[in-house]
Amino acid sequence: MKVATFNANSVRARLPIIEEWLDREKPDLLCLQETKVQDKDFPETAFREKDYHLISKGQKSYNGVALVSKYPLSDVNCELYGTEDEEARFISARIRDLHVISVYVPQGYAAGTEKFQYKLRWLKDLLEHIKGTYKPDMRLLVAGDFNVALEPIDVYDPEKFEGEVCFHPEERAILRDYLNWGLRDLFRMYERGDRKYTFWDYRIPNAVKRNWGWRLDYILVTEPLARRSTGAWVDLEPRLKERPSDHTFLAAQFNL
DNA sequence: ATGGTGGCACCGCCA
Repeated sequence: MKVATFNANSVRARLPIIEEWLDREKPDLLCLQETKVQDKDFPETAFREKDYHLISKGQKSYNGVALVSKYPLSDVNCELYGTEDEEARFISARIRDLHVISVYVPQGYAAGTEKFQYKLRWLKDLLEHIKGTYKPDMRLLVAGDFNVALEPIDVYDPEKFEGEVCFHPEERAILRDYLNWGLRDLFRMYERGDRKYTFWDYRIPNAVKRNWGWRLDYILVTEPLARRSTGAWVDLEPRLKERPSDHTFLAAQFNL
């Protein structure tokens, strides 16, 4: 079973890239973030024509998450807080005995701001939800854009960004709590080297060429899944396309 | 160089 996660920065603008990637890699599950589209306008036929099941939780302009699966999705939950008008950042479902969540964690703007406090709150609330809903011995996969670089090797200039948003000790401590509960950082399990990223800021000229990136996207899995995994990798090929996202695909393979 | 990217929705906001 192949699983991937991708912050699309608009599923409509990135549809050619996503379709090509599905055709080439044929994943069983793709977790999407920043779809930036209301459910009624989601380009679902493109996915259904390729025999994928699709569930999405969108809103106008911002955020938006989705699950694209070769197998039927059940027990769908689109609400972290159980409120209909919450930001579209969370979607969970079950594929047979596999529990999956696609998340788009708030970016946080800048340390010390209200938006940053909201990010910390949201990260803690997601972990509490996970603790209250699953057990570490279940098959659980949490994938998405966490907007946090966990370790110094996860950002291109850790000294420069120490204490800044997306590399702040408080965010990293919360993400570490996810691992302490029983989730494994699957990419880091297979790749110990540095300068491997999933995000490059559009606003920095030649960020990709200089590899001034961040690893903000994760596939977190419980131990039973980690044991059955055979690899995890960043796919840079979609970065070479026309109009790429500022993120790229992170993928993993399992013996399932 | 008072800029420089990109998406969406609207004439600004968010990343």
